[in-house]
Amino acid sequence: MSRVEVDEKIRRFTVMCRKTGLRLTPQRIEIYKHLVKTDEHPSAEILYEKVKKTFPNISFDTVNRTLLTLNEIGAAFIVEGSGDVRRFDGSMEKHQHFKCVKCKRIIDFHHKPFDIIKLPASIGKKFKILKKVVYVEGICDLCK
Amino acid sequence: MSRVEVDEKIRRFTVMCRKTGLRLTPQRIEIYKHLVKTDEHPSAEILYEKVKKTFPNISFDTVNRTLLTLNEIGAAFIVEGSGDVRRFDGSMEKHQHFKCVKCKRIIDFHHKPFDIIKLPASIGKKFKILKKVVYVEGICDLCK
DNA sequence: TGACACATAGGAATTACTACTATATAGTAA
DNA sequence: TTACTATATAGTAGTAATTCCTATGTGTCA
Repeated sequence: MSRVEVDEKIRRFTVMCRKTGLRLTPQRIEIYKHLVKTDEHPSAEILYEKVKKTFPNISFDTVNRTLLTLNEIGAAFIVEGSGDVRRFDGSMEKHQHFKCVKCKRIIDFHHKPFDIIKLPASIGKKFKILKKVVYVEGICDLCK
Repeated sequence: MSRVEVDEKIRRFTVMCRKTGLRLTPQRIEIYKHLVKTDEHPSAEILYEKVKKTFPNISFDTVNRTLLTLNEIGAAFIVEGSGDVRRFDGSMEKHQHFKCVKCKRIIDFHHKPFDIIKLPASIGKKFKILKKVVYVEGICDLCK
């Protein structure tokens, strides 16, 4: 992803923050920057290591808390999965996830029909739906 | 679920074990029994508490390890979700999960079209697919 | 029925995550 | 610009979840 694209994402991020009353701290911006720059769906730990290069004193808790906050305001997402360490995704594009059960790699793919899956009316009426995704698990090409 | 149904499930479970070379220990059967009896998608901890009534000396590790093993041979499943404690599902019926982000309750529903979602060919060719699910998250009727 | 590979119990260790508190700072308004 | 205040951070402690280790036990098969 180009420098310009990242800058544009950060600009949009600042707008989102202002809209939701979230303060724009340099730490937050840095965490967000690293999150959107990668497509590796990092854990809090991984991002902590990256952000530490710019903010050597940052605490793990700040990184983790920030990521949870980003998830709250919809600027990032907790990746669905089957009982492993929590992984995050900064991409706003419509896409789906494939997760390798061996190497834990999460790979994006996009299949348009999955963007618009329709739930039965009974579910939508009973519950407030926040997220509906198609999630695929298996063995990736490298592990096969 | 009736006693007879549970017995039938356990019978089928013993067949699965023999097929995969897994030993049939009384602990395993007891853990499996509790897992298939409930639709609450319990964590290892919850099942540990239940199984302890029959095997007061059983260790948490045995319960957890057994559940992971059951997932390996396909006799049970780790429920997909967004970064919480690992939950298990013993139901072999086709169904989907709704998870309440507040109370963490997991509710089964069944929408036939979701049983047969088709992946793009490129994905199926590149990866070995083990599981593809529709996963729904939101606020449940009780928490609304 | 004996041998042995696999499984279990018990506890320790590790990892993941969350809570607490004093200090610092972004945003706001004078 | 400056001072105020609510929110955020750093540092660390604490808790929860999960896995590892090792001695002992037990299904399974010959």
